[in-house]
Amino acid sequence: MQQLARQQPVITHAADIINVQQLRASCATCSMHQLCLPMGLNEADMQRLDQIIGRRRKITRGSILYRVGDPFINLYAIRLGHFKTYQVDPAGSRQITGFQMAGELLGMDAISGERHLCDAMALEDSEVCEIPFPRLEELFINMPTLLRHFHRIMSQEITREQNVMLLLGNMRAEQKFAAFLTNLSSRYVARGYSATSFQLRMSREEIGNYLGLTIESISRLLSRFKKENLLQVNHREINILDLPRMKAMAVGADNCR
Amino acid sequence: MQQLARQQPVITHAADIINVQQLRASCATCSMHQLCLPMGLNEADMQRLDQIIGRRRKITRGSILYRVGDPFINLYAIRLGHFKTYQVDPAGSRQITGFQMAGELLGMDAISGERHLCDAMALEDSEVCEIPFPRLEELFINMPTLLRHFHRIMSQEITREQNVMLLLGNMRAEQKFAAFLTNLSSRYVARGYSATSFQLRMSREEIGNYLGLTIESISRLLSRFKKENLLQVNHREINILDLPRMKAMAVGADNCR
DNA sequence: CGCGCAATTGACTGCCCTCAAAAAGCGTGG
DNA sequence: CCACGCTTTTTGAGGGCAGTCAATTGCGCG
Repeated sequence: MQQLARQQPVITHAADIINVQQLRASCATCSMHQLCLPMGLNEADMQRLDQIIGRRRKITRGSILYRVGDPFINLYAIRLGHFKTYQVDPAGSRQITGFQMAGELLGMDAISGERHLCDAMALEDSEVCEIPFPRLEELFINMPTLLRHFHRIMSQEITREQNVMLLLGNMRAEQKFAAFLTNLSSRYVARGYSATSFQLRMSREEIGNYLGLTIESISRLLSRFKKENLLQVNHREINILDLPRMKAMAVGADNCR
Repeated sequence: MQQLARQQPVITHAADIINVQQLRASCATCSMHQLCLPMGLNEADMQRLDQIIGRRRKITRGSILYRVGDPFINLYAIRLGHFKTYQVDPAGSRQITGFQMAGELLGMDAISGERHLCDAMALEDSEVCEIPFPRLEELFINMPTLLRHFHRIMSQEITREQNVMLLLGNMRAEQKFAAFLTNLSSRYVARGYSATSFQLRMSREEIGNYLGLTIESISRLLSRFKKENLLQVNHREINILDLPRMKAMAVGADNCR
C-alpha cells in the first residue's frame, strides 16, 4: 500500500556541506515562522527555541515520518512539503484524518499516550523540524508566549477536526468536495500562494478517503464542476474559475439537507 | 429549537448555605479527581488548583453553558451530568461533535480564537467547575505536572475526534451505532458504572445527528439489535446482552467495506 | 511498443434518506 | 379516570445519492 519514494538524495561531500548549512537554518530565517510554533516570539526566545530543535529532516515522497505505535519523542513542524495522517482501524480500513502543509505541526495526538496513534506520510519530498517534546516542555516553564501559542495550535487542531466532523456527518458529496477545495484555497492564501490555482498533492483516492467518498465520486464531481465552469482541472493542477460560487457551495448555500 | 430548562432552582436562605458548602467542595473530595484536571497532583498542588476554581455552577437540563461567539473565559470541568457540544454551520444545520460526561473538560476549542466555536448544552441537570483559563495558565508556570496533564487532555480530545472521523467516514450505520454504544460502555466503566447497563442521556435524534444518520435509522438499528438479542432497550435504558459481539461489530469484524 | 497505474465514464445496486402514518409516552385539563 | 394534544419513537414504502463493478482512456516509463 505504501508508495515507494521516487528518489533517494545522492549524498556527496559538497551536498553534506549544504546539508549542514540547512541544519543550521533557524526559525528566524524560515519562511514559515509566522505560521509555525515560533509565531509571535521575540528574537531571543526564537533563538532559545531554535536551540532545542533536534534536526531538520528530509522525508522523501511516500515515506513515513512516524507510524502507529511508535514511541512519542518529537513533534514535527513541517518546513516544506505536504503530509497526510491516517488512522488504521483494527479491521484494516483506513481513514485519512488530515492533510498537513508547511507551517503546520504534526504529532500532537501522541502526547496523551506517549505513542503515536496514526501514521504520517509525506505526499511529496518534504522537510520537517524535529521538536523534542520533553525539551519543549522545559521551554514552556520560562516562555509563556510560546506556551500560549502552543495551546492555540492544539486548540486549532481540535477546531479543525470538528469542522471535518461537520463535513463528514452533515454534507453531501458536492458540498464536501467544495468545502475541501475552499479549505485548501484559504490555506494556500495564508501562505502567500494563489487562492485559485494550485496543485493537489494528494491522489483522487486520498481525497475520497478523507471526505468519506469513493474515488469515482471524486472523479465525477470534478467532471461536473468542470462542465459547470466552476474550475479547470488537469491531472492534479486545479484552477478555480468561480471561487465565490465554490465557497457558497461549501457553506451549503445551494443544497443542504 | 433550544429546549427550555425544565426547572429553575428555588433559592432559599437554607439552600444558599448548602450551596456555599458545595462551592467550597474541593477537587480532593470530588469523585472525578482521578479522571479530571487534577489527576496525579499531590495534595498541595490540588489545593492550589482548587483556589483558582471560580465556582461550581448548576446547569439545568436543556440550558446552554456557552454558545458560539461567547468570549472565552473559562474551561469547564463536568462534576456531574452530561453535555453535548454541537457546531452550527452557516446554513444552519447542526452537527453534534461530542457527548461529554463527568470528569471531562469543556471549552478547549475556544483557546485559539478566544471565542467559543460551538454550543455546549446540558443533557440533564448537571454541575460544572469554572476554571478561569488565564489563572490556569499562571498555575502552569509552577506546576509542570498540571501542565503535562493538561496537554494530555487536549491530546486526548484530538484523538477522540480522530476516532469520530474514522467512524463518520468509514463505517456503515450498524458499525457506527455499535461503536457508539461500546464507546459509552467503556466510558461508564472508567467511572465505575456497569459496562452493559446504562441510561442514554441523549435522544435518538441526537444520536443520529452525532453518527451522521437519521433518527429512523437509529430506531431501526435498535429494533434489529433487539431482535438479534444483542441488547434490550426500554426507552433510554440500554442493556447490552452480548458485549463481545457488540465490540466485534464496532471494530468491523462482521461487515467492513 | 507494451505494461502498469491513475483517472474517467457508464450501468447497476443498495444503503440509507425521505416521506408518511401509526404507536407509545406524558402531561394537562375536563 | 379518560380524553386530548404534543412529542418522541417505531414501522413501512419508495426513491435517490453515492457505492460497486467493470470497461475504457490517458499518461509515464522501461
